[in-house]
Amino acid sequence: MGTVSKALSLLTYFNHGRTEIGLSDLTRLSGMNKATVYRLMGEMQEPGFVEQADGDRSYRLGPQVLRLAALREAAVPILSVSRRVLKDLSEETGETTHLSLVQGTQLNSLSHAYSPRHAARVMMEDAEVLTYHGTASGLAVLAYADPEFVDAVLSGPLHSHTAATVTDPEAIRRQLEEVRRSGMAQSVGGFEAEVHSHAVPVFGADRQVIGALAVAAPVSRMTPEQAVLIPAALHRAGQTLTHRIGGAAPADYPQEAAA
Amino acid sequence: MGTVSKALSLLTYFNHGRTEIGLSDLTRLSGMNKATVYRLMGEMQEPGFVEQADGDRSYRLGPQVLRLAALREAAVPILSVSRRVLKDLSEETGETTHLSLVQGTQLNSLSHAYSPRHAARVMMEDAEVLTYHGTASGLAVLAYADPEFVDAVLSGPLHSHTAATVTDPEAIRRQLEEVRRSGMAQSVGGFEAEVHSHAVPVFGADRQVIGALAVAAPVSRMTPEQAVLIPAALHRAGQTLTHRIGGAAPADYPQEAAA
DNA sequence: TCATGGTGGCTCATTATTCGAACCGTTGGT
DNA sequence: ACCAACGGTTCGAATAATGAGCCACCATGA
Repeated sequence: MGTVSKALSLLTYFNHGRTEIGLSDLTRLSGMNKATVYRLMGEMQEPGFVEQADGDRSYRLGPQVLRLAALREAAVPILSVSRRVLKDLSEETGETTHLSLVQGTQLNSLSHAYSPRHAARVMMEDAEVLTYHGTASGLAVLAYADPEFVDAVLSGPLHSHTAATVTDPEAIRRQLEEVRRSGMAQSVGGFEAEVHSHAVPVFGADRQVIGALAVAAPVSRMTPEQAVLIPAALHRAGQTLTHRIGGAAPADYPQEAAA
Repeated sequence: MGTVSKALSLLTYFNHGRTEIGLSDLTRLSGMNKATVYRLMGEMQEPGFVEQADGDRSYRLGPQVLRLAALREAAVPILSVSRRVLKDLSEETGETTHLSLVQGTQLNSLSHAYSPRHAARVMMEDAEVLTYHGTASGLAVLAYADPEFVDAVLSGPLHSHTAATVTDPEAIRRQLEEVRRSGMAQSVGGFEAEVHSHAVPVFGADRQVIGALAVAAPVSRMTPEQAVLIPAALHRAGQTLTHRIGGAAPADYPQEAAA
C-alpha cells in the first residue's frame, strides 16, 4: 500500500461515534506504527485536513474538507439537487427519505429529509455507513453494480444487524435478481427492526450506479395504499434525480414502477 | 516535502474556475513529474477522494470528501451554526454576509447569505479564496493571528485586486493596529470595486482566530445610518458565532462595537 | 516515594518507496 | 503524413518512509 493510501485510510476511522481520535487509538485502529501515524497525521494537519483538539491532543477532521466538499458540489451538485428531490419525495410519501452514495467500497448516507406529517419518524444521520447486504439502498446498488464488486462484497463477512438480516450470499443473489426485475429493492427490518425501506438506484453519466435513493417507513404504517404509493413515487423520484445530475439509467432498467 | 503533502497539495488546484483538471494540466500547475501526479491521483482515486470524468479522463473531486465534510460538521458544527447567524445578520443589515475560515495558509469563504431587501447585492461564492491583505475578512484574521503568520503573509507577494488595494506591508500593519483597536476591519473597494466590507474575527476554543464574519455592501448604500448599524450588528453577530461554536475571544478583544 | 502504565512526541539507521527521463499508443488538428 | 499534446507506463537511481525504541509527561496507587 502506498503512503498516500495509508494516510487517507486513517481518515476512514472517523465516524459519528468517533469524531475525535487520539494518536494511540489511531495506531491501534489502523495497525500501523505509532511514528508512522504521527507523521502522516502531521502532514495532513498542515494544510488543515485534520486538526488537533485543544484539551487533549486528539485529532479530528479539519476545515479544509469543507472547502473540498463545496468544490465537489460545484463540480457535481448531487447533494444540492438531491435535497429538493428528497424534500418533495418526503412530502409526497409522508415518510423519511435519504440518499446514499458509493464511496470506494462503502456506501454512505449523505442527505436526508423528514416529512412533518407524522410525529413518529425513522431518524437518519448523514455520513452513516450502510451495509450492502442489509439495507434496501445497498441491495439497490448491488443489483446494478459490477459483478466483481458484488462478488467482493458477498465473499466478505456479512454482519447481522437484526434477526431479519439476510446474510446468506445465495439468498442475497436471489434478492438482487428480484431487484433487477422490479427496479426497486426492499428491506423489512433488515437494518433496523420495525423499519420498512424501499430503495432505487441512482445512475451517473456513464450509466454506472453511483448510489441509492430510499424511503424508510415504520412497518406499522405500511398500509396497502402506501405500499403502492411509495414505490411509484420513489421510482419517479429516482429517475428525476438521475436525470438532474446528468446521469442515465442502463437500457435494461425498468421504466415503470413494478413493485 | 513528504509524499502525502504533495498528494494533498494537488487538491488545492481545484477551485470554482477549475473543477476538473487533466493530468497534464495538473503536472504543469504543480510542477511535479507527470508519473508522480499520475500515481498520486491514482492513489487518491481508489478511496473516492477524486474521480475521473467520463468523457475525457480529467480528474475532479470525489464523493468521499462529502462524507468527511459531514463528519467535520458533526464534530464542529461551524457551518450549520453560522448559517443561522449569517441569515439573521443579513436580515438585520439588509446586505450580503459571509463567513470565511482559515485553512492552512489560505482563507476561504465557506458560507454566505443574502438579504432580500435590495435587488442589487454583492454576490458571493462558497470555497472562494480570499487574500489576507486585500479583504476586510483577511485583515480581521491577520489582526489576531500569530506575528510569525503575519510576517509570512506580508513578506510574500501582495497582489492588487483593484486600484484601491493596499499592498504596502507597512501600511497594512498600520491597518492591523486600527483593527485591533476597534475590533473590526474595513475595506472599501480593496477586493472588488464598489464594495464596502466590514469584518470581525471569529475565535476558536483556544482563543485563536479561526476565521472572519463579514458584511459586504455596495459603497453607494453605505449611508451614515448603515455605517453605524452594520458595525454594531456585525460585532454582535461575531460574538454570538464565536460563543455558539464553543470559542472565546482573547482578553484584549473589544467588547463593544467601536468603529 | 517510587513503580506502573498510559499518553503524545521524536530520533535515526535500515529499507522500501517514490522519482523522473524516456517511451507507448491515441487522438486531433493541419 | 506529419506533428503536438494527451493519458498512461516503465525501470534504475535516489529519496523519503519506516518502526524499534527512547523521552517527557501525567495520572493512579501501592
